Amino acid sequence: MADISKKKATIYDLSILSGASASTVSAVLNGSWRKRRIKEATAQLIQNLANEHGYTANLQARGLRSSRSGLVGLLLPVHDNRYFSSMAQSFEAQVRSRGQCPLVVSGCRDPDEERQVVETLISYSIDELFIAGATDPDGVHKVCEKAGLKHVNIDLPGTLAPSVISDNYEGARMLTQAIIERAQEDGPLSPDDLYLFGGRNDHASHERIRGFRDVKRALLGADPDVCIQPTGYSPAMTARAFEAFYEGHGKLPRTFFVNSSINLEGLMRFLALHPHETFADIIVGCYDYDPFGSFLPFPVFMIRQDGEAMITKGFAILDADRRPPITHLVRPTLVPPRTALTGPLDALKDIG
Amino acid sequence: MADISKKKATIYDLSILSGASASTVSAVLNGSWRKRRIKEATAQLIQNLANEHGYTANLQARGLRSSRSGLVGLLLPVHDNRYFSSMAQSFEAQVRSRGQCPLVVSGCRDPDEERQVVETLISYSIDELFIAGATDPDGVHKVCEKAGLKHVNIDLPGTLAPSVISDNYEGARMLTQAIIERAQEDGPLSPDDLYLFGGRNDHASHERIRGFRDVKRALLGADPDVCIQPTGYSPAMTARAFEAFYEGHGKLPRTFFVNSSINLEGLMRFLALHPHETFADIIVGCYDYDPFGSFLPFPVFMIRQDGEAMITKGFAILDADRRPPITHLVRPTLVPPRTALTGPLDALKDIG
DNA sequence: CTTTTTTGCACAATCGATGGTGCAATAACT
DNA sequence: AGTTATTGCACCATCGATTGTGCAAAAAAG
Repeated sequence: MADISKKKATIYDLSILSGASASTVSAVLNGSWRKRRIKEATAQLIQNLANEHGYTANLQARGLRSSRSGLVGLLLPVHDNRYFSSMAQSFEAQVRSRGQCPLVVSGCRDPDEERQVVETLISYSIDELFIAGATDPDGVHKVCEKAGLKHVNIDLPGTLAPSVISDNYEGARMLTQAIIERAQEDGPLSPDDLYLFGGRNDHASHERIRGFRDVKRALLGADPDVCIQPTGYSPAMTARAFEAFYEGHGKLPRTFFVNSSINLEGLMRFLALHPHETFADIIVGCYDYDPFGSFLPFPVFMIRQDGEAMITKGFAILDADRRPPITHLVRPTLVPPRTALTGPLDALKDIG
Repeated sequence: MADISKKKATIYDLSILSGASASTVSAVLNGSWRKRRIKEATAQLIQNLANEHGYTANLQARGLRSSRSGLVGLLLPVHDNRYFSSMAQSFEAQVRSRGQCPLVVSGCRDPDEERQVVETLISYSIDELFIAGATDPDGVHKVCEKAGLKHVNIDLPGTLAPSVISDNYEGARMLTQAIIERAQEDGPLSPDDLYLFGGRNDHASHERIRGFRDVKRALLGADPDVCIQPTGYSPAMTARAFEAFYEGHGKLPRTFFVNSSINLEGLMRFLALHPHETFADIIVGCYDYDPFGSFLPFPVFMIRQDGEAMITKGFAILDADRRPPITHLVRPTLVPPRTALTGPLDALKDIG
């Protein structure tokens, strides 16, 4: 309050002001003063001075000394996607409730970038790292390992560190079954009427494709390879795949499974180029939940992955004494069309 | 590579290995070695050793000494929203291209939380701060000021620091005009047919409401107060407002302006509770762009705010010598219904 | 072969906080 | 009163990097 001094107060400043030594000031301000048998009155005095001068600890100095920083990292593939940004939101809340500081960064789905970003985080002595949706979790693991950094994989599993991921197989089964049943309400469905778009060479895609194919085979009797169109995680490539199908067939498949909301954006790009009416009767399943995606002008079944539960589980794992490289599955939920779920935003204060 | 040592190498380790002093090692590794007249051969030797041992600087130590951390902060209201998460994505890219480390955190639209989060960031000696959508920019400003931290407001302006914001008035005018014209295609529009939902007591809302009212009065001749329904930035409250209107009128307004995509989520919650067909003829304007929101089963005009341009402008301001508290406007664009725009994701590598 | 200049580097203080250790002063006992 | 315990705190090394300063050895100049 009172001081207009440009520089922030340090324990040395308070040490002079209070007449106590710097170590006493430090002990008082970091809470270890009872253990160090500082008189209550001394502590009070110092705390008052600290308040008066708006003292806050220099966390770099503390981190340097204690080789802990209070920073917890979350490595994301990308930010601008409801699944990951909502995960970031939950992550922040949980980290802050533990008195630490969240550090959310993206690796842009690039293995080199991922490793480099993690190197940077390590240079800041972060205490723990959540690796979400990493292209190369084991590569990142090695970097962490070398630095002795506790870490856990989220969303995409590694073989070397504990992982918490969606039950992609089960989720894909639920979703596939839901869209098949819905499509069959409009008449019999042939195997050629059911496609899958999106996904690439990662664990999640494999499991989803496996779930899709298993259910499709069981319910429709066949499962031709041509119906699987892996397009990567890119709206542009996905749009191209829809366009290609459309050129070949003059329509879209009656029913299809879209591997993620990013791929669903590819569908939007396709739709933007074609009249609405042509596609009024498609049935879509999307392996991700988006509140607006759920209300598109055709039925969209969605899978909501429980990012919050994954983060919670991740912390539980990091808190445990032993951390074997086991993969934990978190069950996602099927979201029928036209559903508006609540999210982490709803926990915020509503100020009119 | 070769070393299995648990601890990270320091300049002292390299100093011993190379036979040079720690200060020489430091100079070599931070690039200042030419200035310090270190022999090229010595530099080479040390650099090789550094590579061999995977040396990376301890950035906390560097930050402590130089009172610069290489961290650049972005304070966001929330993550899980396309506008802000896409801003985070652009921010990250720009910060990294400048060789610094992005630190994205949310303040949850709570003035106290915002200030406290910034205090934390300051404790990590961040170099610069982007304050986006802060509830209380001037409060945050004072905290920064006291710490001598360069900062700029984004999206919501303050009076004490330079600001870069959307031209909300112009955007609102464009949007209002677009939905009025579109609605009039279906027949004459009375002032009671055009509402505004969402927004609260902040600069952006004021400007948008002003733009809305000005255009409405000009085109429809009147502008009753009852048509303005500020519901805060909360899906739940917005849904309640729609519900209330519906109870009173047995329908929604023919046309309405929704203040943000967060409020648009409130509309989704309302729609989820009512049969689709009832609302097939509404015309909506949303002051925010969302790729799925654009394809809802009724016309949705959207405003895309140029987050990337704002960040760029923000850096330009921070780089300038003088930083008067001027507000810079960035023009948003009107997005007609059924439009899929590209975003920062498209800059990423597409790996199939 | 001196003297001056330049080159190449080592030394040591410093950033702010932490925590082990040691030592007075006071209190609690014989 | 003399001894032992306890209380309350100061001192100092330390974390890893940065940087101003100083001083040999080598090179250039005279």
